[in-house]
Amino acid sequence: VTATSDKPLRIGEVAELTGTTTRTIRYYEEIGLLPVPAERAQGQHRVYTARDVERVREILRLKDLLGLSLEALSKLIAAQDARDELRREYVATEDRAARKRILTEALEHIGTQLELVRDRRGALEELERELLEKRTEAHRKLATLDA
Amino acid sequence: VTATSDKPLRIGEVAELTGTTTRTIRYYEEIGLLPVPAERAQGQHRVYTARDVERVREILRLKDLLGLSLEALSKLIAAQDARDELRREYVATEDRAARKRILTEALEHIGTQLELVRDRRGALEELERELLEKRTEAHRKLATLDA
DNA sequence: TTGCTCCTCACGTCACGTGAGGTGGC
DNA sequence: TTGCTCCTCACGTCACGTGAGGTGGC
Repeated sequence: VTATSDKPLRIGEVAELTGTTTRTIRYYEEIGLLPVPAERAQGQHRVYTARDVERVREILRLKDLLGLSLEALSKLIAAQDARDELRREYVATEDRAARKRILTEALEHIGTQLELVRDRRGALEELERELLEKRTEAHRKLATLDA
Repeated sequence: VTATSDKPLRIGEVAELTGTTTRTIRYYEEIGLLPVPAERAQGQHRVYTARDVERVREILRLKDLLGLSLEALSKLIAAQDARDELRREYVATEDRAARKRILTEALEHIGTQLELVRDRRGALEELERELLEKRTEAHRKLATLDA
């Protein structure tokens, strides 16, 4: 899916690839969740790359699956961007201590997300158990009626 | 948790027990998601029962975990209420065929919900796998730095 | 050149949040 | 009787939906 060569995309294509609308993408740009795409004069078309598509996908996914507000997502993504920036700088300098610090920070961040995911999964599993119990009960009653 | 004897509750208590706000409860009543509680003259306090608390809990849970809109939830709950109503009528008549029909309908309904829950759980598990992969990768890099 | 997609307002909607001013009931 | 919770408007907000009227680019 990511295999698209990095040809420039238009907003409608990005919307289709991510399963959302052009309005949503413009809105995310408006509130700073998505970078303003390249330079363009007022009224000209926005141009996106495969990286942007990945970003939109991630935003929609975390919002949908974890139920995060866009404000919460902004913070989460800002932290991620900050780490990416640091990584580019420090990895370039081959500084071993800096690398360790960055990796440790990344681990913390991943841990936070994992916790959110697991809490949700637990709640869903609980709901599933209850539904399965109801189903078993209904089957049992049906069997009783047939006997 | 359900063990509360069925003493009448006020809206603030219901809000606290369900982890939401009084505004939300009044809104659900306004759009028909919750029954208008008992007779009361204009301006008088609303009175709730333990059953209402359970209903609010279920609404919030399905909305949160499955990401359903209140309109979608209305339909789902309306169907459930219709079945409950049928059950009361037909079970009273001891009609065997009617009972079977009701149970079969209930099973269908449970099946629909189970499908929603499983789709979501699958998506969450996929996200969890990706995070675990990232974490493993970070740990590997840290180990390389320490060597 | 013609279509189609894109552009920018700007108002509408869903699911509530947040007061303002007033009354109910332990 | 005094507090506290509740009541009803009613406007605000978040995350977009939905046109209206106009322009960009294959």
